[in-house]
Amino acid sequence: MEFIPQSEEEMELRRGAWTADEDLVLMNYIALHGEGRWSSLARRAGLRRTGKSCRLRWLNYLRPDVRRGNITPEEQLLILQLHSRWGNRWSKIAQCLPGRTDNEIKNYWRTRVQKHAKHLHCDVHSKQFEDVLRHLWIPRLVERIQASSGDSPAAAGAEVPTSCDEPVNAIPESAQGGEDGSGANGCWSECGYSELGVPDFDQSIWEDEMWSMEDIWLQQQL
DNA sequence: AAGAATAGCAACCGCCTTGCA
DNA sequence: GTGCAAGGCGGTTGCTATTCT
Repeated sequence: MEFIPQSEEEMELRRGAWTADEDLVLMNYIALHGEGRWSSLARRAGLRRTGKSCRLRWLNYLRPDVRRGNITPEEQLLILQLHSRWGNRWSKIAQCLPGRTDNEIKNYWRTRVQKHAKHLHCDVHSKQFEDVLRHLWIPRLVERIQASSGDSPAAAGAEVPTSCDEPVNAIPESAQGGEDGSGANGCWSECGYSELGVPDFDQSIWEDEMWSMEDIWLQQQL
C-alpha cells in the first residue's frame, strides 16, 4: 500500500535527524522496491523528506554494507595516498574503501588530517604539510601496519590504485623499509586488503606518537 | 560539579552533471 | 538545441558527546 500525500500538511517536509520509524519505513520500502528515483520514492514511501535526504540517509547510514567505527591505519594510509592523487574527490576515494562513505572520509579528513595541519601551522595543501605526510605520517602508518600484521609485506607494501582498477605502488620509497615493498596484487579494495583483520589502533595513543615525530620534523627544519 | 571549549559526525545546501522529452 | 527534473558531489552547518578548566 503506497502513501500518496494529499494535503499541504502532508506535503510539509521534515528536516533534521531521522527517527527510527523513518529509518524503518525507508529500509522497508527499499527492500520491496529497490533504490533509485529518490524523489518519488520519498513520496510513495510516505516519508516527509526530500529525495536527496532519503538518498543520503540510505547511502551514508542505512545501507547494509556500510562500515562504521574507527578508520583503520590501512584505510588512513589509503586515504592519504588517494587524496594526494585525487584531491577532494571524496566519492572517488570512497569507492576504493569498501563500506566507507564519501561523507565519512570527508569528515575524517576534516577532523583529523586538517587538525594536524593546523597544529603544524600550515595549510593542508602546502608543500610543508605534504612533506610531513610523505616523510613522517605515511612511513609511520606503514610501520604500524607492518608491526601489527606480523611484518606482512602484502600489507606494508600494498599498492594504491590510481583508479579502482589501475594499481600502482604509491607508497614513497622513503616510507618503504625493504627494497621490495611490493606483494599486494592490485587495488586494496579489490584484494580485500582492508579486510585482512589488522586490529584497530587506539587512535589517541598512536596519534600522540605522531606528535613526538612532528617535533623531530620541526627540529629538522630549523 | 558546572560551565566552556573542542571533537566528531549526521544532515543540509547549493552547484554541477546527466538524461530525457 | 533547449529546458527541466533528478541524481551526485563537495562544502558547510549544527547538534551531541566528550574533554578541559
